[in-house]
Amino acid sequence: MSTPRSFTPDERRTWVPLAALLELLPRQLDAQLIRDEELTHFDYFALSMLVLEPEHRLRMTALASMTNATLPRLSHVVTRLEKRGFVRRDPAPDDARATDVVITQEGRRKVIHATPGHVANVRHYVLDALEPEQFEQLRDIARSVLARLDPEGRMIVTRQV
Amino acid sequence: MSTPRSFTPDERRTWVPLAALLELLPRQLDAQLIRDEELTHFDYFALSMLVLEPEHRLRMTALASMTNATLPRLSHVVTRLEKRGFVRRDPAPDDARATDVVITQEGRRKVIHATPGHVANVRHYVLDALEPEQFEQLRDIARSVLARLDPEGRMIVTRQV
DNA sequence: GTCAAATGCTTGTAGGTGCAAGCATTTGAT
DNA sequence: ATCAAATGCTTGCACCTACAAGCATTTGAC
Repeated sequence: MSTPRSFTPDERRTWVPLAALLELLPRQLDAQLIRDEELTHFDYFALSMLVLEPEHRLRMTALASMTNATLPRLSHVVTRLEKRGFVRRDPAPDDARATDVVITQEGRRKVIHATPGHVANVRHYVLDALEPEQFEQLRDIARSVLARLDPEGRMIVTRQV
Repeated sequence: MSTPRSFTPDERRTWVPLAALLELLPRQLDAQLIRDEELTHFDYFALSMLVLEPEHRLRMTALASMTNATLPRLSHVVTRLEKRGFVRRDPAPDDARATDVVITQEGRRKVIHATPGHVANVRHYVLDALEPEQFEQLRDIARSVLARLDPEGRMIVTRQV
């Protein structure tokens, strides 16, 4: 019994709904935040990581890890957020190659303003749809898949959460 | 006890890994297919829907539903696939407004050629990471969320799978 | 101390997606 | 029969992301 070269019906029943989710959920997340706050979900997530830092700052590489982004992508995003006054770049004190991203007062205000709507959106479309036991199930499933997508655990979430 | 305006720690433990998955998994799906076949995952999925049709054809609207795409997006994708000879547009016989997309012989060959690598990729990063009981858990979770994202069930997968 | 390799980041470019606007056809109410 | 509304699709543009290439600094082997 070798593994078939195409999906089995059982695999398909699991994979197709997940693939649908991968299309629809990011779209909904972006749509709400862009409509209400002119932020992409990635923008919001990056800003919220910065807010959670005690010093309100993170090295580019660290922020890229926490947001699961490539460095070029983060660099472009930071450039745009910088132009809007939500963050600024600051040379890292201990390494002349490195750059810290610092969230500004205005950036913090923006996150605080955007949070309730975004959280309500995630609850409405995801969390409230789940039974209590499904929270843990989803967590375990996501973590298992992430462990494969990021075997070295470079993306912080794999380790931390 | 009102619901907090920010995520609770428990919510965060579920949501953050899922959000990470939404970033990393589509990237991996596209990367493999683009590298090996010069197809996006969306291209592949659309072509594979067409292959599964008895007549190898679908109305634009129907294909958009099955692929969870907006119509403009599908239209752009079909234009590109058409230029590469994988599909062609055919006026719908029964409605002069409508267009059928037909997969060509070459398109079918392309899907057949691309399938083993793509399926292996999905197995490696997703399906093989799951325990048997997690298949059903993931299916149920995905379907619950999809039911919210698409309440009218316009996206075929919500109904059919 | 020297220099090749590794690290940290930026920039340019090509390509895909969302939204708004637009056109043609069909439907349905009258 | 008429015509406004709905339907089916396309196009243009603005925006975002991936990848490759490049520059500066640091590390580590010698």
